[in-house]
Amino acid sequence: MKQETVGIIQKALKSLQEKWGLESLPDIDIEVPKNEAMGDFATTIAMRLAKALKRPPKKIADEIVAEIKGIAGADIFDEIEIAGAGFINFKLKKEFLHAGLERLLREEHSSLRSDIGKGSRVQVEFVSANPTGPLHVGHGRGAAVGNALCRILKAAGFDVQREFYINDAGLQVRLLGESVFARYLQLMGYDAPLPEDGYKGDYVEPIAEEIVKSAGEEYLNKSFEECGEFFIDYSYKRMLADLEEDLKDFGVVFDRWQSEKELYEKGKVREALASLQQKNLIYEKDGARWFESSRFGDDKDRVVVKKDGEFTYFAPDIAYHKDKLDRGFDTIINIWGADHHGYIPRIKSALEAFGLPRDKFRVILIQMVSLLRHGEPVQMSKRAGEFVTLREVVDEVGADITKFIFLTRRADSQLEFDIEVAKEQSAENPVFYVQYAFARISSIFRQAAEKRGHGARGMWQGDDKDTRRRLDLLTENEELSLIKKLLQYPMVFEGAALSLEPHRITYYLQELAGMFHSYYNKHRVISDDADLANARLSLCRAVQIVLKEGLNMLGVSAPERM
RNA sequence: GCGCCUGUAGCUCAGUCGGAUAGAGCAACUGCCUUCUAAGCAGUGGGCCAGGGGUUCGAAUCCCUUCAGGCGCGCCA
Repeated sequence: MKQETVGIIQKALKSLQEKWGLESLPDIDIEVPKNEAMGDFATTIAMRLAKALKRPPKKIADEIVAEIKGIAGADIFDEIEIAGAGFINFKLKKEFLHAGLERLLREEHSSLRSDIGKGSRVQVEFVSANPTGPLHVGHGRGAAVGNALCRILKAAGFDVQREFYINDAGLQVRLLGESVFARYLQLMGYDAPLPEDGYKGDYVEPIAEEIVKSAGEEYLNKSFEECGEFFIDYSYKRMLADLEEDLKDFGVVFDRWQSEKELYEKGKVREALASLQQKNLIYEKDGARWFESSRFGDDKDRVVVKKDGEFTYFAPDIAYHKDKLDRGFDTIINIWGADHHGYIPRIKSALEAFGLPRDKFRVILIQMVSLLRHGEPVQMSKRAGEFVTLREVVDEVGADITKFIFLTRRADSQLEFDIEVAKEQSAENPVFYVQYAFARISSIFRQAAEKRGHGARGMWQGDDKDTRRRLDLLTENEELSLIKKLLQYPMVFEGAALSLEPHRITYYLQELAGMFHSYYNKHRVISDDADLANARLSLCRAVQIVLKEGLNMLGVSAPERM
C-alpha cells in the first residue's frame, strides 16, 4: 500500500527532476495523517523541496500533483489534494482497499512479512544473566524484548541467532561456589560463615542439600581450595539449568549458549588480544597492558591485562565479540541493562578494531522495572538476597500478560509493573483488550458455523471456489477505516524491525483491537443479508490474521476463547 | 567534575525523518446488555509538552542553557 504510493511519487519526481535541474532528490516521506479527513497518506516532499527550488511549497505541490495524475497506476487514488503549508494528501480508492483486503485474506501471514533483511545475519545476545541466582523481573523484561525482537527480525527476513552469554568464569561463580560450600558445611553441623559478598538468597541452601544427599561427608574435611572446582561447577550449572527452565516457561528459548570459560579454554582471549596487538592497538603502561580504545571514540584507553598478569573483565568480552564477528554476523545486537550503558563505547571500540562498521553494532538498553502491588512498591533488597523473581511473577500473573506489559513501553523507559493490576484481568490490562478482540471474532465464527453453516473461520474456507466474497459491500466508514488499518500493518512492522522497537507493534495492536471493538458494537456481522455477512466475516477474518500475526511477533498467544 | 538516559493530561505512558488542531489507557462524570462474548462500546471534562533562549516556512521533536530525577564513570566483576 505504502510502496505503491511511494513508487508513484518517485516516478513523478524523477520526471520533474530534469526540469528542475536538481542533482539529487530528498527521500520521499510517507506518513499516515492523524486525522483521517486529511487522507490516507501524506507527504511533505513539496515543503522539503521548497528551499532547493526557492519557490513556495504549494506551487511545487501543484506541479507534483499534476505530474502524478499523468502516471499510469495513479488511478489507485481517489483524490489528491494539497493542504496546509504544502502537504500532499492522498486518498485511496475503495477498490484498492478491497483489493488489499482480498490479498491479505488470500496470502494471510505471508503478506504481512517482509524481506528487508535479505537474509543478512544478525546476532542478538540477550538476558545473559549471571548464573549465580534466579532471574529477576528486570531480566524478564530483557527476555521479553529480546524474544520479540528476534521474532520480528526473523519475520523481516533476517537470519537471526539468539544467544545467551554465560559468565561462568571469574569471581561471581566462585562466590556462588563458596556460598554453597558454606551452606554445605552448615548443613553438616559446622559453624561456617558465608563469605564476604557471598550469596545469601534462599536458593543457595537447596543446592547444598543436593550435595549433602549425593556426596554426604565427602567434602567435610577439605578446604575450598581442594574441592572448590566441584562446588563452583555444580552450583552454577545447577543455576543455569534453572535459568533455562525459567526462560522456557516464559516462552523464551535460545539458539546458543556461549560460555565465557570456554573462550578462555580455547585460547580465544589470548588470541583476541594478540590480534589487537598485531594491529598495534595494545601498549604497555604502568606494568599493565592497555587497549587503545580511545582511538575509536572511547573516553580513555582500557586495561586488558592487569599488573598482576590477570585479565580484566573486559578481555574476555573483547574475545567474545571478536568471536561473534568470526562467526560471520553482519549485525551484532546486544540487549543490556541500562546500568551497563557506560560499557558501550569500549565494546564498540573493540568491534570497530576488528573491522565491524560502526552502525552494525546496536545496543538496546533495558530500563528498570519497578514492581508494585496495589500501587505500593515491592521492597527488593539485593543485599539481603531478597528479590521478586521472574518465576514468581510469571506463576502469579501468567507469561502472556507479563510479556505484553513488558512490551507496552519503549525498552529504554522505566516501567511500572503492578502485579495486582496485571492479575485483575480488568480493563486496565491491555493484553486482554487485544486478546479479547481475537477471541470475540472466534466466537462470531462459532456462531456463524452453528447457525449458518459457515466454516470454522467464518466464510473463509481456503480455496473453496464456491465461496462468494463480495468485499465491495464493505462500504461503511468503520469498515474502510478498519481495512486501512489492516493494510498499515506492514509499515508498522517494518518500522519496528528497523528501529528495533517491538513496542510499536504493541501499540498498533491496541489500536486495531479498539477499532474492531468499536465496529463490533456498531455493526452486526452476521445478518440476513448473506453476501454482506460473508463480506463482514471476511473482514473479521482479516482482523484476526493481523492480530494473531502481531501477537505472535510479541510472543503472546491468541486464544480462541476467553 | 565528566558522560548517558528521562521530564508530555490527576496517574502510567505513546508521539514516525522536524510537519497539519499534541494522543491512548487508567482515574472522574453521563449513557448502552431479550440480538454475533459488557474483559466491550458511545460521550464529557482534563495540557505553559519541566523553565528560558536559539535554529526555520514550521519544534514535544534539533542546538545551547538552567532545574529535577535515574544511571554510569576502577589494573571490581
